[in-house]
Amino acid sequence: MSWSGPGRGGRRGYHHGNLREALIRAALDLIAAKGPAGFTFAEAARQAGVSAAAPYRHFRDRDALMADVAQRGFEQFEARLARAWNGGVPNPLAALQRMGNAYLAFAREEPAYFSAMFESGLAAGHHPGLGTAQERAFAVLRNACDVIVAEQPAGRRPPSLMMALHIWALSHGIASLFARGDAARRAVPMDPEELLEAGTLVYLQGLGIVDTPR
Amino acid sequence: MSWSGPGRGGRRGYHHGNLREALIRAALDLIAAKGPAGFTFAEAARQAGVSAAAPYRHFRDRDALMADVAQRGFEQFEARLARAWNGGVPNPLAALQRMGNAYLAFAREEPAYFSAMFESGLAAGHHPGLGTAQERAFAVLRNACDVIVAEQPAGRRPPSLMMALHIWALSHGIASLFARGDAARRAVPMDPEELLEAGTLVYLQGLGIVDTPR
DNA sequence: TGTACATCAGTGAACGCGCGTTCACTGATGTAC
DNA sequence: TGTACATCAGTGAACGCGCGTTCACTGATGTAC
Repeated sequence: MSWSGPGRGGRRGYHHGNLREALIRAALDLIAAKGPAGFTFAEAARQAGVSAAAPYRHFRDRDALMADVAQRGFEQFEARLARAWNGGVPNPLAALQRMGNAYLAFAREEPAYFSAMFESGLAAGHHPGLGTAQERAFAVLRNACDVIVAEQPAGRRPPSLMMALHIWALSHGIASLFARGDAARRAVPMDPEELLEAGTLVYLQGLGIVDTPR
Repeated sequence: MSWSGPGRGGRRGYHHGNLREALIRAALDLIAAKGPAGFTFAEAARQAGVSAAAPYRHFRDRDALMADVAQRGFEQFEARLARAWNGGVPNPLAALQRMGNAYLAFAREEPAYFSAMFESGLAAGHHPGLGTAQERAFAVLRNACDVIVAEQPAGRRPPSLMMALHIWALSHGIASLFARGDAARRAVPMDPEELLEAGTLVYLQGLGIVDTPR
């Protein structure tokens, strides 16, 4: 509740105290409940307990708020991926699989962030901070692939950018089709975590990075 | 223009002639221009040259129209995948790669269908025809994997459902992140078609279905 | 320590707008005889 | 072949509603002196 203002969880009088945060929180609630389209400036204001004109003190318009939400989403996403990677211990391949789980966990636990980030139709080009946050999140995965590739003997190193894009796409496909935390999830007779783990493993076998079982 | 009615491209008088089709077409135009949120019943009617009340003769509400669009999307998607597969000639692996290209081409050329199908927030459960159409499209890919797996020697056949889900997820991830035909596309320094082709190849190598180059 | 003042985050009333939806209606089409 | 009738796809006017946005305003806060 500390997001809603200073002190014990509420307005303190004429000034809200932390309206910017409260609006972002409201946006997340509304997106979670009704999808990215189902959030309006007016209702976010209402939910924050403030007049309809107040949000204009903090955001130029609805899109600016949405972009802010998406940017925060990417920042949290980056943090979760980095925590899962955890410096690549005890070994980079195990850490990579942890990152995959973190990707799916994020999609499942934070559907509102996830759709603001990937399905709100925002063009990163129009929101500089958003583009940066996005790149930083991807860089965590990219770095993991760099580390794994660098461990390989000299003549057998796949291009790590390609590898990172493949793993990103596979993770993202599984997350957005089968692991998302809302009604658009497709049911499949397999656990998404297992599916991603197996897919990553097969892919790494294809690259010769892990041995193919015989 | 034949979608807008019988005869030379327009209203014929009091009766529209083919309003249902015209509304679907208008929905696609609006989704393409402004995303799934940027299409309203009223504007679709206006674009079809008809009063705001007329659509109610054909669709219960906005969602019903959206579901119809998504269903048609899946039907066309299925047809394009099946055409690309083309019975698996000259060989199933080449045909599988063609299907991958078809997936990306669809995302690029039909962004409106694509977002109605995957990003409109429709729950397939509430629209029976939609669920069926979706399954039929996936079945094309599933069948391709069955054929490929069946060609393998008996002890080395991977589970084809898993294989189909992996390829679907990889294709979908690449399509929705890097190949989509709208402003939300992420720029990467690789051609999406090449990226998918390489990814599929590595994956098939991992399964032992194609030889790993040495 | 007290006072005057600048700053700024909020109010609340007002506006135009477009949407969704309903309703009684009417023009066009097809068909039974 | 013509006529009466049923059917149905459209009209257009009306309604309530919520949204986005603006405006002059005012209450609270901080700071210079």
